[in-house]
Amino acid sequence: MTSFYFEHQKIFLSVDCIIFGFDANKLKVLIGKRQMDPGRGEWSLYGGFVRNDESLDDAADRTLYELTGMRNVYMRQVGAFGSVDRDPGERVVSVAYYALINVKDYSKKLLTLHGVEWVDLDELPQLYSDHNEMIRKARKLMQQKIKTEPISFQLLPPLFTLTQLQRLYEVVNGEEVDKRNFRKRVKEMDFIEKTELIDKKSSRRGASLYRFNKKIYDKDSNFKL
Amino acid sequence: MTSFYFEHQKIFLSVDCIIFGFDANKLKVLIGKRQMDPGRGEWSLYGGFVRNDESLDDAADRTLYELTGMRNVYMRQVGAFGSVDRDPGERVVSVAYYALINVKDYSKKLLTLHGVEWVDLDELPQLYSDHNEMIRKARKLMQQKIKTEPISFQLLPPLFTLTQLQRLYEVVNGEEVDKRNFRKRVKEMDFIEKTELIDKKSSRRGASLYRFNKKIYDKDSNFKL
DNA sequence: CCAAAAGTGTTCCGTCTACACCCATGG
DNA sequence: CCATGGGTGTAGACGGAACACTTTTGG
Repeated sequence: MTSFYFEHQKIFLSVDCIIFGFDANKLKVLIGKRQMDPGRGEWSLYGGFVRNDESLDDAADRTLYELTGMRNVYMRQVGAFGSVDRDPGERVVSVAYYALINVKDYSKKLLTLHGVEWVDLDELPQLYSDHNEMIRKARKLMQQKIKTEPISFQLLPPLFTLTQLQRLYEVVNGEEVDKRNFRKRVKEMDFIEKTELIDKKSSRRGASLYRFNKKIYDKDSNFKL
Repeated sequence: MTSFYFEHQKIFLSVDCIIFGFDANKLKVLIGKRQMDPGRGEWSLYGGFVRNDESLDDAADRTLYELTGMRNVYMRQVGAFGSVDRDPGERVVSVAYYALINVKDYSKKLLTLHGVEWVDLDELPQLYSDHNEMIRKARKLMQQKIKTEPISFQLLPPLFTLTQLQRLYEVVNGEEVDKRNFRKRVKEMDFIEKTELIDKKSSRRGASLYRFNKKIYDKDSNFKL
């Protein structure tokens, strides 16, 4: 049975994680300087090799966990990147994943521990290998998704103000949004619930805090922002 | 330098081709019965292993060429499929690609030569491994793309009638379209050119043949159908 | 002469967009 | 008392959807 495979070649397989965050009204991505060869010192995504006994999705989850200590994070595959020379050392095909996390959940200790930092998506340096391309593609996919699926809440704290939500959409889509029209649309989605709580940090007057109610969403899933 | 890689495992990598065609007002896909183990006799996509000296895209192009003899075909990556047990023989990660071809360009000899046939997308049998899932995902991607990019013409002959084009959109989107509204939209896209030629096969009266003009499209690329 | 597909405009309705002012509070 | 962000409604424009009849011609 294995004779069918025998004549073929095996290849190194890795995963790379594009970890998006939203902070100070900017979209950010976690990158660090490579601490190993090849490419030591270059800016790079965080990644890891795929093991023989784990699926690609599991490898991505494990890699994200190593870096962030988080589980059950929203992650989606971006695609496989397979130029012959993409890795300067060996032939390595890499499958990219993007993850959405709430920056506040990421401890500063981990930043220094792994030598990574949040960098503004619009001010990215040149990255190792094809990582810039991976990020571009991930961003495009995320932009599409965020219009019709409630993934924005993954980037926000559990309780958020409508202005925060609006700013998020503004930076993702790269254009300003009319406040009244935006709130009108939000009001039609019952799964974006107003709570009794008020956020006093963002303004003198205070802003109502909202939350995403998944139970309601699962019954009536039409989302459009 | 290679010590960094040494401890990691290499994995078999394959590509699988989802070849879409449009015929008799139906969307079709090319599948065949496997002529090798594992899975001999099961319905399957056509695929092949990735070589160490070719990119993923090149491997997909080569595999498609083996099957169809065609080059420069519209192909896009669907994604990487990497469950541990997806291949019953060995650990194999596969990258799926979808291709759009004009059924008329595919000779009947090749069908029998490779033991493949055109099967209606809505009447697919159970396929080998995760191939049904690959096709589902490919179809979804293609559905999205065809709304905003002029890929429909890859599925049609160089000269086509507006009714053909409309039927194609109807089967892709799974719903009927109003003829007058459809033609109004077509008329606004200058790169869908009316020719002097008339197709007499499809009707007594005869229908004007149109063609896609890429040069004009490249200057003014807004497509919406 | 009739069946079968080609071809052609207008009206209506709902959705999206533009737009400006008052409120509450901390300092 | 004023600067700052929070919060609210309406009218007009635009684009999409609905809709029916005439034409041509092979058999």
